[in-house]
Amino acid sequence: MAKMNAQEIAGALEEMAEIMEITGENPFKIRAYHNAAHVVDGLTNLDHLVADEELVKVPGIGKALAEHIAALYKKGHFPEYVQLRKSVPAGVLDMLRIPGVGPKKVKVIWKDMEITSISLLKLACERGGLAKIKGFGEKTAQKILQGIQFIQQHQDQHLYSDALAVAAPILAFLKKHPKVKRVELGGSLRRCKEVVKDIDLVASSSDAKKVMADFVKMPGVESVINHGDTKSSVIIKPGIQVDCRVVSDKEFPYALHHFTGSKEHNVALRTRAKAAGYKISEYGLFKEGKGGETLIPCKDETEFFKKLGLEYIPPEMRENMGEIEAAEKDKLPKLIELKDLTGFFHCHTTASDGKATLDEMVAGAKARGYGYIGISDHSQSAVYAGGLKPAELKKQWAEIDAINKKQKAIYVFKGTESDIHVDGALDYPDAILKNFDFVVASIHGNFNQDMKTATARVCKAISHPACRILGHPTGRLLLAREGLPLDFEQVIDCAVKHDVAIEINANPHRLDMDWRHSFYAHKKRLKIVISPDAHSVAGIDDLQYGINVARKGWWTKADVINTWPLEKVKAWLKRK
DNA sequence: GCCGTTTTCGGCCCGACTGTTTTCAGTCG
Repeated sequence: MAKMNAQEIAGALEEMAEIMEITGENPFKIRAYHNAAHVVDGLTNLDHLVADEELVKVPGIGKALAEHIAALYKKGHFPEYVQLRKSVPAGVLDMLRIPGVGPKKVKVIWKDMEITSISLLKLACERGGLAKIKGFGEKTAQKILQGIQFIQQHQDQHLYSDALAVAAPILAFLKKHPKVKRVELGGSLRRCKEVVKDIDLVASSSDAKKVMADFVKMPGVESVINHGDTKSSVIIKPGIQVDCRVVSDKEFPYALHHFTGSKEHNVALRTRAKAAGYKISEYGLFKEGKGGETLIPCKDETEFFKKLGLEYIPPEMRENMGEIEAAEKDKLPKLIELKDLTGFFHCHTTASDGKATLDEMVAGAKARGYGYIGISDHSQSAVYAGGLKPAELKKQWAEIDAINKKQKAIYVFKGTESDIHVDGALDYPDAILKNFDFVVASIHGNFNQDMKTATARVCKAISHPACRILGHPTGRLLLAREGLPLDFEQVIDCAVKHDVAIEINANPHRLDMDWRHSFYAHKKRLKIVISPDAHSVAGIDDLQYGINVARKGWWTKADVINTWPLEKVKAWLKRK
């Protein structure tokens, strides 16, 4: 095995935790591994932590895990990991992905029935063998069959934008339900994660049973997984699980907070509350006293946080990335909002691969109240996307000059989205590059580079004097393509040095730069832009998705160039 | 496994739903 990056190490630790669950290790040790996997997944400076032997300083990582992580980083394996993987067949581990099947059931299926793959398990369910085993029954066998069908038919992850589109009509259905008082999205969708596993809803009602009965029968329900008096789960076309929880209206703020998560945020908040003599559950915030516990009434989440001595923490920030500590000290940043944007840069027209003309894009931006728009069609090497040859550029520049002359309501910047060649060079000669108002440099190919080569390539592009924005830095496509492996600390350092902004690409398939890199970026005072990468007028509205992840990365208005007034933007583009 | 403002030992968040039981374990979030 070769050396691993942070995400691969997180996967290995998660795998170890799962194996230990099946073999029946100490549950707290298993939790430590799960927790470490989550922590490592969020680390953006693993190289330095390993090199400086500072892993033990990371909360949740102690001496043992620090050694394991360093070993995985350096050579991709260590004895306990190899041993554990040998102890459980891969097919057995796969069974954990089946909804309703956990480690205890897997152990019985494997040890007592000697079944070692999902396909063999399916056979055993169909032939009735599984239902005869102690602790299992006919209903369990049917449920497992359904679960296997589900994971074989659907990906178990969905783009945020896709999940939101499914959630919106369900939310509307519950909002107009006569027995529903309050209802909100919860879970990772409310926290604006870039990909989500399911849709969570929290509602309040005096007749939960009736709400649940109508919920499992609403339009679009493909199958019902659970149907209880206060909690139900269904599968909605095209294969997204929707969980709904109903509580009394008095309990709503606590339940909403609980089901918004993240799990890590909740655990941290509860642990903190417990130390101060409180208890938190989805039913309330309680003060523990000698006469038992007393409920502390809260009318909404703001009051709930206030009673805990905290500022209101926006859902996007609830990832246990330091938000509780910041809220304690009244140091939470004022997060950016869509209305803060004064204009935007990265978008395309029919001159390259856009669906709308230059005039239509400008009109679309104007109609949405923006004061400027930066046109950046693809550059000449991007043959796949109709990249512009120098002669075509001259034509577009003349058109833009005409628009700017004719009206003053919106200013149009002349730009390009220049491919970054495999060696880091930009795509036009310097004599042409210097005539643009701005250059967005982006990766569109040659993704199979190692981190060192890729980082050097991107840094070279950033260092070009014409480059003002690094577009979608890794080129990833969520749930579809990994993207370039980059050392983001180096890339951010380089961008700061050359006063280049890094883009948060708002296209829901990209959302690149990833919000997890923001924390290092803040330390270095990096500037960013939030760009729609619009290929149509409607694509401009993707900006909201970019705002969502920018909020997850704690970005404020001041850090984002396209919140600035036009004159200040013009000056920055001219390096004044 | 990790962690520490009564701690280096003894804790580690909390509750609903399901199915197979006959009082509860397993799973999920």
